Amino acid sequence: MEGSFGVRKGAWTEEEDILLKQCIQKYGEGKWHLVPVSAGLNRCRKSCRLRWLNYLKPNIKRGNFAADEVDLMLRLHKLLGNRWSLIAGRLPGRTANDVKNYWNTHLLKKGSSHITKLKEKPQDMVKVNVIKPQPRTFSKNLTWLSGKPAIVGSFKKKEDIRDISQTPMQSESRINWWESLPNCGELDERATCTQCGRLNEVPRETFWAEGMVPEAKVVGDTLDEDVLNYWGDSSLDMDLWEVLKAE
DNA sequence: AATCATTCCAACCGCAAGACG
DNA sequence: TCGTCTTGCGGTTGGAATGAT
Repeated sequence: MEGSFGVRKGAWTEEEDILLKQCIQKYGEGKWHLVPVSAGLNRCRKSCRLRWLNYLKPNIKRGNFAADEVDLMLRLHKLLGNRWSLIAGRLPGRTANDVKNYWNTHLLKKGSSHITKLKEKPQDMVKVNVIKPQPRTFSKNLTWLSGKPAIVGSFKKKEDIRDISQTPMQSESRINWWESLPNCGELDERATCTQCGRLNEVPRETFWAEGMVPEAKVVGDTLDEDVLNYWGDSSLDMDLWEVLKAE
């Protein structure tokens, strides 16, 4: 199982997984070119990255896709095509590889009739409550309520402070989304990881999962350095909004 | 029980894009 | 501007597990 340069290939062993986990926990994600050496692994960096992203990373959801996940996948694929990473970004806990595999094995091969059938909403499915993503920026200022994050002055209905943990959502897919923040160590009130000091952006997909979309927190009346470019590819999100709104 | 077919998913490969000097 | 390096993505493959005969 060795490549042309003596780099190991194929299935990962438990020992390799442990070494990779320890390395990521110590140095964080990124800098994949340094990972094989740092971890003491005889693997190429791509293999390390893939193993982490698709298998070892915390919060990866295992098991079958729920009906609402499949439904959302279908609608997103209708909009985005085979842009698996974007689709996976809105399915919390699912990787692009998971989505791609599921699509190719369960949906694509079973033909359009199966897809049509899946598109019909089960009666017990909870409709996702999506708010139109008007603004394109999101403040890094988070306020913490009872150990849970809240967003200050950020929602369409003008609540000054909204406790996101109270957002109603599907019982099956309910997650404490703040627990899956990047570098999810203890977060201080500015959403900065107290372990590594890195600013934590709130992943946009958590809001889609919650059925909530944050509006901008504008500092003063202008967008200054205190405001993160949250929505990034805004045209994409507006397109997505149109699709979801049509449901 | 043995063999063959199918399913499923982890992993690999090649390419494109971005970062950087 | 160009070349190199690194990362991330989508397509594809390999093989273990499972099912059918």
